[in-house]
Amino acid sequence: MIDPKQARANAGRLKEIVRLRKVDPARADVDRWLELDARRRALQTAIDGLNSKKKKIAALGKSDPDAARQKGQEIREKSRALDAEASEVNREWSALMDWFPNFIDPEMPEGQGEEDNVEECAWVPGDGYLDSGKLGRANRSAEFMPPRPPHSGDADFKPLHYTELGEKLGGIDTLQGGKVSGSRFAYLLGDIALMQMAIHRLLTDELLRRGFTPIIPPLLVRERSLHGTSQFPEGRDQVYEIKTHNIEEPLPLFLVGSSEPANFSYFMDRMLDEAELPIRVFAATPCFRSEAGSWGKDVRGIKRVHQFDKIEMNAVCAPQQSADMYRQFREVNEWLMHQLALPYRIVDKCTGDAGYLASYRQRDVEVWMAGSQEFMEVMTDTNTSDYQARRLNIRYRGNDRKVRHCHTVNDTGCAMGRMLIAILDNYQQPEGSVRVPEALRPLMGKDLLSPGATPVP
RNA sequence: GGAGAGGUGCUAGAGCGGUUGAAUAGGCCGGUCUCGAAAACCGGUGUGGGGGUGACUCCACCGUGGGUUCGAAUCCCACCCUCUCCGCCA
Repeated sequence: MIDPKQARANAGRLKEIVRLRKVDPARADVDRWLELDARRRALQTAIDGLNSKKKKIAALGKSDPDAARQKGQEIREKSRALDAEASEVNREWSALMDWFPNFIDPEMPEGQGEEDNVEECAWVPGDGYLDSGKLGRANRSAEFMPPRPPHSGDADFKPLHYTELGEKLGGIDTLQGGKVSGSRFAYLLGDIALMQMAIHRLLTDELLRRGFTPIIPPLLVRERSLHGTSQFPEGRDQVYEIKTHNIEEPLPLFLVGSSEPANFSYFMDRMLDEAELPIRVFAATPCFRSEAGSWGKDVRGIKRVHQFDKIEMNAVCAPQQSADMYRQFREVNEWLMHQLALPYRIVDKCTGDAGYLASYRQRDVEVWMAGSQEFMEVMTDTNTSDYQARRLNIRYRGNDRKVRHCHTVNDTGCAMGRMLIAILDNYQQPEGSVRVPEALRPLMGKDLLSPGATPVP
């Protein structure tokens, strides 16, 4: 949530952001909220006054209980009515606030949708970064990206779609996955599974070198965690609610779509010390997504699935540190892309495409699929300023002894399934085999994946 | 599955119907002392909301939400959480 005082003081700007971020103005109704906010404060003043009287009557009760009883009962009637109205006003006040987007970085590009995202940079293995003149909006850089898989030598061949490669190699089984769990589920086996483990190892070793703390969070969480990071209310239909929750309690539980809510919730309701900030953690967990609304989109293969593994990087920091965390995370992202020698670009997300309500600034890392000649999103780096920290009540005591809300920054370390796809696509060879990226060879103990190497029974 | 105990401030821990925002101790901050430090002693030390230019003032908060009462940290109800013992289990 944003600071109510800021919302009050900058209502005009807030309305503009609601429009820019394309939030439903009926849900994020700023004018209605302002009315309620004024009413809310008036009620608070009235209730405070009444409470003050109550206290005096209670004190009177010590010497003259009968007189106090008389007066006190009258006041109780009044205060019941006020309390009832206050709780109704508060409910609507918070419901509207739930839909208020974060204030955005003044530098965030304006735009309607992904076609207006601005390319920050693009990188090609062997050639390095593209000149800034080759960058722009939309897919400006695409024509300068490799026209064919860059790790296939000079051989001339027609690249295969990764799903075909997967079939040939035999390590991605969506058929049996579908039989067992339904569409958008898969088994990974043999070399493909091994490759995922190798990427996992490569990145976690680096994160440890960089001083991140590993964390293994619960994957079933309560509503508050998901609301706290702003997956709720807007993304509620993307989340699995399990039907058989803990037998001891009636509260619903949800499967996380990213470890982010569970990780940040570790700091929920805590008072941290400025000296211990920033705190940077990473988690490697499965993620679950209902993919409601994406009917027919990417149904083949494992690009868009209900369950995938992801390494997630999260930082809880002081406000003046968040810009640096946002930059550091991008560095890790680029480090991995360089290690895997995959062509990619980074886009600065525009107002119309900047993800969930919490975003203050957001960028995507998109790998270039040289085989199929398109970009695919593999990482998202988001600075949410104090939006999530307010909802989760994560604060710190500054060196000046003042209490403030922390900032939170999150980024995908590596979305495993998609990274595998990117490697298959970019490292494919004429005969349907796939070279192993150099950085993964020592970890896998092999440098080539050959068709039929993992026969599926 | 069975039996019990408990959740109070940064921490430990009193209080169990009436100036209790909360004893006491520790921690932390400031001071005295010291060449400096330790020890000792003195003083201070919560968060959120409302109002006033301001010294200041009012309200809320003792796991959460309701209830009883003139008055609740203290009584009642529901929920959440933690712990101990037996059983079961990876």
